Formats: sequence, C-alpha cells, structure tokens
Amino acid sequence: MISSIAELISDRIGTMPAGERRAAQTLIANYPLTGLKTVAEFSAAAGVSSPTILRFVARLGFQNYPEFQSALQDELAAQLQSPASRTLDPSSGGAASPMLEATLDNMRETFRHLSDKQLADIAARLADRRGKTFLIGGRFTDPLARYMAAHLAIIQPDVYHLAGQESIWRDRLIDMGKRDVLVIFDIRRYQESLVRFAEKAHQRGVQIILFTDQWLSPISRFARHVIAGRTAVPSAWDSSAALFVVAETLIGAVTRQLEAAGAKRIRDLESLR
Amino acid sequence: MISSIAELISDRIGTMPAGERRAAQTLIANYPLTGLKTVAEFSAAAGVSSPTILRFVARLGFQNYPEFQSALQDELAAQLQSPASRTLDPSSGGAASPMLEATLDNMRETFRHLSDKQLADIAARLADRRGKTFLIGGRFTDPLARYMAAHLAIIQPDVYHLAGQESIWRDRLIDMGKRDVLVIFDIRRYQESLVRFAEKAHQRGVQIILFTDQWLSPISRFARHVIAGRTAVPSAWDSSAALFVVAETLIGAVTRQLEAAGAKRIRDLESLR
DNA sequence: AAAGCGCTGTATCGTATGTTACGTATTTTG
DNA sequence: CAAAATACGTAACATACGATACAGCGCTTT
Repeated sequence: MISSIAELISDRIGTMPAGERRAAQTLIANYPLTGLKTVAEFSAAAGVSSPTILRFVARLGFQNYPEFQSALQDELAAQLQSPASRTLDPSSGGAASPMLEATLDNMRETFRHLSDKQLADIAARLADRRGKTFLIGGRFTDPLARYMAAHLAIIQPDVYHLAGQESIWRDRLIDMGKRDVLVIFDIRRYQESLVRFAEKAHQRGVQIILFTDQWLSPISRFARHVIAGRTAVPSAWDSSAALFVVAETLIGAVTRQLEAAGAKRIRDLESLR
Repeated sequence: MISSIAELISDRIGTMPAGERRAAQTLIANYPLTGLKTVAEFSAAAGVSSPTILRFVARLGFQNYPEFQSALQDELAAQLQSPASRTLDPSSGGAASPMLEATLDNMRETFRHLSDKQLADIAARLADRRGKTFLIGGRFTDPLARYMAAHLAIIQPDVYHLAGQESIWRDRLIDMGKRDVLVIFDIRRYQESLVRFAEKAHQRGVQIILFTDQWLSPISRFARHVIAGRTAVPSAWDSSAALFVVAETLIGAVTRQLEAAGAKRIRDLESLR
C-alpha cells in the first residue's frame, strides 16, 4: 500500500528517465517544499526544463501540476495536524498514555498559535468593567463556560452564565449592548442555535470572544477574538482540554489585572460566609 | 523579537479591521497551509474577498503575495528540517507561558502517579452497567462533573449529574445502593456539604470515585478510588486542568469498553435528532 | 443629525504561470 | 554501424492568478 507521495516516487523512480529522476531526487531531498513552488522554480532547482517537471508529475498519475500540489498540501496538512509524526520524547517516560501525549501536544500547539499579546488583549476586555459579561457553551463545552463563569463572577460583578433552554438565553439578548462581552464555546459539531444567538448578539454590537477548534466555528465570522484550540486525540471524542487550559490562563490573567479591585471584592465575599 | 510570521500576525491582529482579522484567524487556525494556497482559495476559506487578503499581507509588511508565500515556505522549511526544535525547546517556546508550563508539568506528574491498571479499573467500574452512575462536584469543579456526565450519559443509561441545592441531591441518596457509583470532584478548599454527602453515600454502600488534589480531600476516607491531580500553578487560583484530562482519559476508556453496546446507542441517539 | 473617514467588495487589467507543439539530441536496437 | 525510438529543451500559447481602481456602505466624530 502506498500512502504518501514520497513513497510513490521512490517506488517508481527506478523506471524514470534521467531528467525526471533528477526532478524526483531534488523533490525528495527537501520534501515536500520544492513541490509547492512554481514549475519554473522546481525546474531550476532540479536543473532541468519545465516540461520535464510536468512530465514527471504526469508520470506519477496526476492530471496537472495544481492537482499534484494539492495532493502535497493535503499530505502536509495531515502531517502538521497530527503531531503523531513527532518523535516520541523519551524524557517523559515514553509509553505513558497516548491520550496524554496527544493532549499535551494539543496544548503546546494551541499556545504556539496564541501570542501573549493576544491573551492580554482578551484578558483586558474581560477585565473591562464598563459592561457585562455573558458566557455560554455548546453541548459538551457548556461546562467550560460554567467553569470560567464561576471564577470570573467572584472577582467582578455582572458576570452571567447563560444556561437552560434556548428560549431563555435568547431573551437575555435584550440586556446586551455594545459595551458587553459574550464568551462562546463552540466546537464540532457546531450548534446552529449558538450560531443564531451569536449573530443576533453581534448585530447588537456585543463583543464576542469565541473558543472553538482549529476548524473554526461559523461564529468566527462574528467574533472579535477567536481562540482556536486543538482537539484531536486518540479517542472517540474530541478533547476540550486545550481550551480548558486557555480558559484557566485567561482567568488568571483577568484576576491579575483586577488585582486591586478584585482583592477587595474577594475579601468582601469571604466575610459574607 | 518576532521570529515567525505567526507571531507577527498575533502581534498585530489587534490593530486590524474586521475582515483582515478574519483572514488572520483562518490562517492561524491551520497554519501555515492556508497561506500557501492561492489568494482566491484563501479568501474563500476566510469568507472575505481577494483584495482583503492582499491588504492583509500588505499590512504584515510584504510587498506582494508571492513574497508572503515565500516567507511562509522558508519558515516551513526550517521547521521541517529541524524537527527537534519543535519538541521542548526552552529557548523560544519554553518561555511562552509559565502558566502553560506549570500545567503541563502538573499533568505529567498526575499521570506518573496514576497507573494504567488503576485507570483501567476505574473505567471498568464506570462501564459496569449493573448500577447507576451519579456525578457531583464542588464550587469550581462541578463543571468537570457536568462535562463527564455529558459524555457518559450518551454511551450508557442511568447517568445522573447532581445539580442545584444541597437539599436536592441529598434526597437522591435514597436512590443509591451498593451497585451504584458516585463520582465526586472536590479540591481545596474542600466543601463540607460534599463531605457529608459522601459519608452518607458511603454508608449506603455506594462506590465512590474521588477526583481531588494532591492534598486529598477528607472524602478520600470513604472513596473506593482516589485520583489525586496536581493543581499548583502560578495564579491566584488552583488549576483543575490535570483532573480535566484524567476525566477525558476515563471517558475515552469507558467508551472503548462499551464500544459494542455504546456504538449502537450512539447511532440510536443520532437517529433521534 | 450630518459629514467625514475608513473599510470592504465588485469589476477590470496586466502578467506570470502552467501547458502544449515541435525540433533536436541521445540512446537503444537490429 | 545505421536507423528508429525515446527523451529533452526551446518557444509560443492560453489560462488563471495577483494586483488595482473605484464605488458603496457602515461607522465614528463633531
């Protein structure tokens, strides 16, 4: 069974004429980048002419050059999204749990695409006390919304978790305006009810902060800030762990920003018990 | 110092207009593949027009689109040629977030003290369908109970999350017996109400599975299985992320064990929508 | 409430890219 | 050794791609 294009090439490289073989070798040499460049660049790198490159990809079974490039990109996408290809680091005791390893990878990847500044911006918005904060989640992610709401509600007023039936929180739209923030958690399979809700909130000028997966919920169209977490794990379910950690990080950042006001508020709450 | 284009983007994403921000988000979401495609494909993926994409790359400082693509390819080349740089480099990615590093450490430590056999035993008990499963959590951990309940309830019947006021779930004790399982989440500061509840359930012979922190909730006295997660992070709050990951791992394990029966159940549920 | 500014999309243009036809060189075979 | 077949490159072509000008719209500001 031949799965990757690289295998396909090394399989047929023996039957190729000299020029095409040079093309194959240069492609394998720094795979797959050369194949993503233009035909002219590819041919220059291989030291052959453009038609030779085209004959080369034709021999591999592709109808035209763009089709060949698309195949390379798909392959690269699969490779980049599943860090399984990454050599298992022997440091962590190795055969711990593939589930754990995947989760740790997801978190690293998620934060790699999340700059400190971006997190700071979002935290600043959440800490901005001129408006209210609403949180809501989907079928499996609503607990994350609850978790975040439970913490935020302690350090600042006007934090509301939207729970229950759709009709209930839809009516809460009337309370929302430009100064308010709506935090939405929505991963595959995206819920239409949430999309509708987000759209209406957006129309009212509400600032939306979206927690979603790397395939981006349609709500990203309306969102001011989008946090794309990795969710792929060797399980029947997707993992929300990366989003959970981002949420915790934000909770910490907001707490730090509100330290002055927040500390007093916490003390007041303590004395209420 | 800004080294990668991804950093450059997340650095300036705050100052971008809405359309360009959507472009930036879709690019970051599955970086860097979208940037290697044509302008038309990029714009379609982001849901904006072609000129917006071009304005986006112009704002990043590139003279034209091909130059932008070349930069992405160079970056990808460097990344592919040295795969060692991706795993655990304390230089660039390491200093990202001390919060993240602490969380990752917590998870590794948590799983280090958690044997495969122990996880398998707990999963087996959760998958045992002779009794009912109840889940409950504390002030901040109740969302974890909800999260776990949301998944377990799909693959098997008789899964109940205990919510609301104490008096409500206290009355549910009457439904609990020897064959039943009670999953409790309780971290500092431990809630008396939960301890009381756990004790009564224990007296009724209920099997208790406890998620707690490394200092062990007093409920551990009554628990059949104890999962001690690390919670220390550089924040004003404790982190429940490690417990969250254990919960997800268990969800996956239970799902696998119930695969035969569970798969049918999932299909039935799908057809109900 | 009105005016100005900035952002975004539509339509058009020039160009670089992939493609193909054809002639020459090189190898293979009788 | 000769002749044929295959391989390769040059050059011309058409397409599709990136770039740009312009108009409409929403938003902010006075």
